[in-house]
Amino acid sequence: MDRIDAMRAFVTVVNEGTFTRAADRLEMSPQLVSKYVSQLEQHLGVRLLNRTTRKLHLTEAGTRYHQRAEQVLTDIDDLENQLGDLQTEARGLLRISAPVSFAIRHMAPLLTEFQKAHPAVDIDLQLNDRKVDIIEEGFDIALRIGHLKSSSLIARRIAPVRLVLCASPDYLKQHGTPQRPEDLEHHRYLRYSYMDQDATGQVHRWLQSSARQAGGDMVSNNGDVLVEAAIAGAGIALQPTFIAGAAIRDGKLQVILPDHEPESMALYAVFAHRQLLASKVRSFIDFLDGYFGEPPYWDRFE
Amino acid sequence: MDRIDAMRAFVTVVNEGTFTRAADRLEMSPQLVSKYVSQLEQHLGVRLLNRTTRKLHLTEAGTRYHQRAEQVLTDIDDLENQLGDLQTEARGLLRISAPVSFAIRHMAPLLTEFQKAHPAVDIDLQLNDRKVDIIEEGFDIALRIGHLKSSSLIARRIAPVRLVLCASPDYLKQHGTPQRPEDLEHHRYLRYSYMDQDATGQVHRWLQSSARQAGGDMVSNNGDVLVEAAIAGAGIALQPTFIAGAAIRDGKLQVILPDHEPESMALYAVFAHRQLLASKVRSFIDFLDGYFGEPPYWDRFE
DNA sequence: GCTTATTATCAACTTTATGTTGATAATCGG
DNA sequence: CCGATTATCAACATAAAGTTGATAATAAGC
Repeated sequence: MDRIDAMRAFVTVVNEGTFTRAADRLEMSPQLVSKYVSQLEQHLGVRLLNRTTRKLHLTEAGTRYHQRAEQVLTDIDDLENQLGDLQTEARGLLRISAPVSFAIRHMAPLLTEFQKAHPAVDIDLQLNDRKVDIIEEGFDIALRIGHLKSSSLIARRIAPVRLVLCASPDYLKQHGTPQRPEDLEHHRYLRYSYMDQDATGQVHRWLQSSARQAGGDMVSNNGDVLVEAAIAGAGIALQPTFIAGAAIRDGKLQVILPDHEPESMALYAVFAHRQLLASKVRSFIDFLDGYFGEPPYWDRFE
Repeated sequence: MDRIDAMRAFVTVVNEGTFTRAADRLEMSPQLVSKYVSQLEQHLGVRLLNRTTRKLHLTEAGTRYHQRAEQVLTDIDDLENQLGDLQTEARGLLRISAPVSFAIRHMAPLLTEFQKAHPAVDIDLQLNDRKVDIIEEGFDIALRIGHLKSSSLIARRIAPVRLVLCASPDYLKQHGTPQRPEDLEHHRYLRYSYMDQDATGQVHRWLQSSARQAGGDMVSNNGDVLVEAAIAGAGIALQPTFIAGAAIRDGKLQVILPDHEPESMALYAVFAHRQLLASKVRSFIDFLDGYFGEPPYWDRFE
């Protein structure tokens, strides 16, 4: 016996006045209503209704139980409806973790548009380049760049992330433009701290090679700084196009060794579960999907 | 799935922090707790908990659901306990003290009917005309006749008790029918031992007057004996109608001085006041109330 | 006053759900 | 990296749910 259904049966019988009408309203058989009420009485150890075949009379216990049970039932209805709304209409606080440089350049218009489409959703955007534990830290979604390792999380690919080698025209005029990966040995490298250590490809190999002899390298955990340094002529940077693209299009940077471009990575949206996903999360993922285009607008610099 | 149990499972998991501890507390298997929570989520269409094998985290929906569900559960507990303590089905031994003559004539059908309505109640009926101490002697209810003195006990008026003066037609033919209270002076009085000493009214005054000169009075502590004596022509009795009524209706007794009938007394049910009246007691009092009618059936002799 | 219609409940039965057990995958501490 | 702990899955025997048809009891209609 589902006690809630039993309570509902009893309350309906009292309100409707007969078992049969209550059964109609509840869309079940009168026998079942009778059974529910009996079981409820047995469970409580109290007779709630004095029934003759023709008329029903509440006992004192029944009277007391009725009013409070009705209250409890509407509480439960409210409770479930509240969650129903939560599920169908996107609402609530959406907590997002995103990479710093990407978010600074490309998240603002997206979020603005998203909030326009879903006004009931509040957004908390935390910028962070380390790999957050979204469950532990209570995030709904994390945006991540890279090649994903397997995990219990679900990842949706949002956009490709191209990495390009680039430097300022002035720098290249002064130090020469590398024609082969080996030429990188003699250049200054503006290095990103979190760059995948296991990256493959000739370019990576030369850039991380201990054979390099240039000196004057620069390291940062922020791509913007490195790109700005490259524009100022500090050396060669290996950075994603979503950072460097605009500078390249404006002629402030020049792409080097385009034929040796490293394997493309991707931007992923990572979240906890596939089933019973809060609609604020689902809506946001759907919104992300395809938002940047393929190729994304920041890759249109050539 | 019992939704109440499912809610309880979820709330307990949240409060205890792990499925296993919740299962311990609820005295069921962790698998079942897991199943309940899953089914609750499915029923609601929302994910309530983000679970890794090691830690649990409430979702936003889970947070909202938790606090309100906890409230609902305590409401239900209160509701059921209230009924459990207060209104359990009438059962147990009901100890009743009652006046001898009244009980012999009028209690049997009442008790039979009551037991039919409350089969779980056993009855111990003690007949006694002295004033028992119901608390000291462990009675649940005492029936008493008279004008009640104040006490710490609760008294419920059950029926009026009329007293009538009566004698047999033969006696009256022989000794004459009194027309005024003073005429009682010369008649034989069949006296009830426990008759209130402080009774007022002309009839009482004359009956108890030391001026009486008839001689041959009879005293008993049992009204039935006195009424039988009156029928046999032994004298005049002052007895309640619930004893004499039938004889009067049958013409074996005749009412004397009907215009001087003493002030009516009453039958009371007396019981100890408690906050939580055992339902067997409450049921019996409710049952008594109105059972004999107003006027009671034994008064229909005229 | 007898019949008919309506009512609640009972009984038997089929279908569905429940709660157990043992097994599995995932994670954290050492 | 391993053992301990955790949540969950899968399969099974058991219990309950909910159906249908039957029965007893009452109120209204003729």
